[in-house]
Amino acid sequence: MAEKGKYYMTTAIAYTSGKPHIGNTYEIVLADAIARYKRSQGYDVFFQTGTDEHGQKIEIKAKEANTTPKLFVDGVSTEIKRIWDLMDTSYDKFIRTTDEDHERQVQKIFKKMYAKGDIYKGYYKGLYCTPCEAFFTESQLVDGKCPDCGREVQPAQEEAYFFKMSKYADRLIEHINTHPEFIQPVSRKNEMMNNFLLPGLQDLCVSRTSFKWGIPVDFDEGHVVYVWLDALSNYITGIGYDCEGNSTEQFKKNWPADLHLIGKDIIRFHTIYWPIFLMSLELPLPKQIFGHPWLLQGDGKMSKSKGNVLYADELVDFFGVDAVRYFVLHEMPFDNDGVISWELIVERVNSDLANTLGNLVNRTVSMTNKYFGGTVTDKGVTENGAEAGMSGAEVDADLAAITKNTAAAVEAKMDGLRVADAITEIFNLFKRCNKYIDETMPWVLAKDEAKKDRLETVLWNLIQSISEGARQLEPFMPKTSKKILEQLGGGHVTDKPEILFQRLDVNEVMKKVEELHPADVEKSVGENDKADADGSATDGTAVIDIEAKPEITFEQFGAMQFQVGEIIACEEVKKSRKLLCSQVKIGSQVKQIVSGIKAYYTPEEMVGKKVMVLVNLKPAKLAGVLSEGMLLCAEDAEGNLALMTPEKDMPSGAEVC
RNA sequence: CGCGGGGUGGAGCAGUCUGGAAGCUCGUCGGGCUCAUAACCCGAAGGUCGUAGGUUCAAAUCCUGCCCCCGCAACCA
Repeated sequence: MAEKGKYYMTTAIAYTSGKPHIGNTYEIVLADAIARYKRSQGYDVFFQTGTDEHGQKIEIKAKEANTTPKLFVDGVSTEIKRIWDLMDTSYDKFIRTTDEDHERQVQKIFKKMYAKGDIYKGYYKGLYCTPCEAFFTESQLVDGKCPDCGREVQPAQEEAYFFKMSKYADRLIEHINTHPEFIQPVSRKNEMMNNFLLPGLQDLCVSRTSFKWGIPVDFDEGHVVYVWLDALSNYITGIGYDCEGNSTEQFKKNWPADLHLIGKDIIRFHTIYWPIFLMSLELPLPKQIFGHPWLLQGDGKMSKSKGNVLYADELVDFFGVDAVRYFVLHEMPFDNDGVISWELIVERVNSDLANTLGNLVNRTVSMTNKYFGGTVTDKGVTENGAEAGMSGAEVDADLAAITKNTAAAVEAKMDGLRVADAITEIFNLFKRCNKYIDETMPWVLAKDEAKKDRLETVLWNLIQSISEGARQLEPFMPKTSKKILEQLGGGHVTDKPEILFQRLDVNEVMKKVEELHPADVEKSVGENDKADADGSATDGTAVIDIEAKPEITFEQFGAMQFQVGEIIACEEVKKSRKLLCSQVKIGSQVKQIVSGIKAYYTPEEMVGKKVMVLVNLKPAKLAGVLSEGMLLCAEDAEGNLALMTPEKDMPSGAEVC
């Protein structure tokens, strides 16, 4: 394979706020497939990934976990790396933004930008709500008051550093217009242009003083560098950039990056802020930024409280690494979100991996053993009478042509980063092989001693084609590729074919999943009509377990005032999707309460109900409407709500205790 | 008028940029075969391409209005 030059690619670095779910894991697998493919094409690939470890959110998470931020991110980063390794990803560098050299370099970058005048010290001006400790802009206010608590706000300002985005905006617009490949898929390009660049860029606040867990601005105590400036810099610090001119050879060789692979949600940071930071540093821009779609759970919602989040390591336990890799790569179209669920994985494993591929290898190995003791050579016999329709020569030629063409087809797809389509090309070859077996009918040939050489030719052709497919499969399913080549390899097939992918029973899999995640049971039972097979004992008495909250004292309980209220009027809150606004009579007073229950009750049926109300909750504005309490509801696993009403009729205002 | 994505045979999707015979996978039905993991191969049924207009010789594709769904965000107090 000819040397084609360097190829530097990166993933976004994963935020260390918690264990990465399958959606996060998708990105590294996709990147790995591209990296492996580029290597196979003769590129000198450098593939970087890592973890993004600073920020207020992590500071808070660490406090909740009763540990230090550093210990917290150490744990999560290790876990992320473990999962990346589990997925067989071939990254060359795993950077952490808490790495000393990264931190030091970011400080220098910040200083350089400041010295250059691109970063200036200013004031973050806004309207400040002291009790809420938060800044708001004019447009965020509700009736001129704090949107959170409804109290007065005061103009206030806080010292902060800003980056002059506008200085480079024209250059960036020019670059995007003259480099159509810069933002992929192209549909994202217009979004960035129309929403951010053309209306004019605001200067970006690039420092924070409200928390400590970040890279300190070394010439101004109390300020830490904005996490995005910190995180984005990893793409250059990871390969040895030094803004004082002492960059490593590795950096000089690899920069600019050939590909930044990121999620579509952070395209803005990579196609606007990052290029502008690079312009400030007088570095060339990356060649391409690809914002990939998301992998969504079956019902769209991925929520930890519902216990239905999928994690890579669990999926690997069930299906194996390559099956999971195959699924996420194959199921994800180019620019539309993909869907993942246990059921869908089982379907793909059975139909593509077990039936089409696994069975093909198995039957080929079996026949080679059965008819030729495991060794075949090319006898070059193309004609005989067994084939129906096409002649033997035509059939062989067709198989050979498709086999030969697969590499080019895969290349064409991969050049456009169409990974899912590339895999489909390879599986088309495997399907063609299955068809070839039916066309040539080796078992018929085997009955006629005179056709032995033809039979041997057929098997030889098959082994060549499958092997080619297996080689093409390496970037996507490295272990499987290797296994197939071993089974078919070196002129002699293995004695006993190993089952590559076992067919799975969807009901059995779901049963095991339910054992693993009891919280999922209802959902699965509801969706799966066959649940009566074993689960009948638990039917009809569905229960829900929710996360336990810490114990409270009687005083804390006593601080809450519950009363019975009668809803005397109710209307929809205009411009809201979920809210109803009720006038609730509690004793002799009437409170206005807004509730997110529009999906479950109409205003008409609300009126007249006696409900339980938390009366002394701090008033707040929802959608601009004041709410002075809370109607109590029960919520099931799907989020359906039911109002709590007294079991016997009670007067309005009666205390609930 | 918050931002964005989407509505294509029973299910899940491609095709839309660059109009020109409606395609793929699964499922269903019928047939074939028996080397193989109840697998593989062939054939069939099944679609007003959300809806109403417009442009055009020609529209899933371009334009306009409307309806519905889903993310994010806000407003789940």
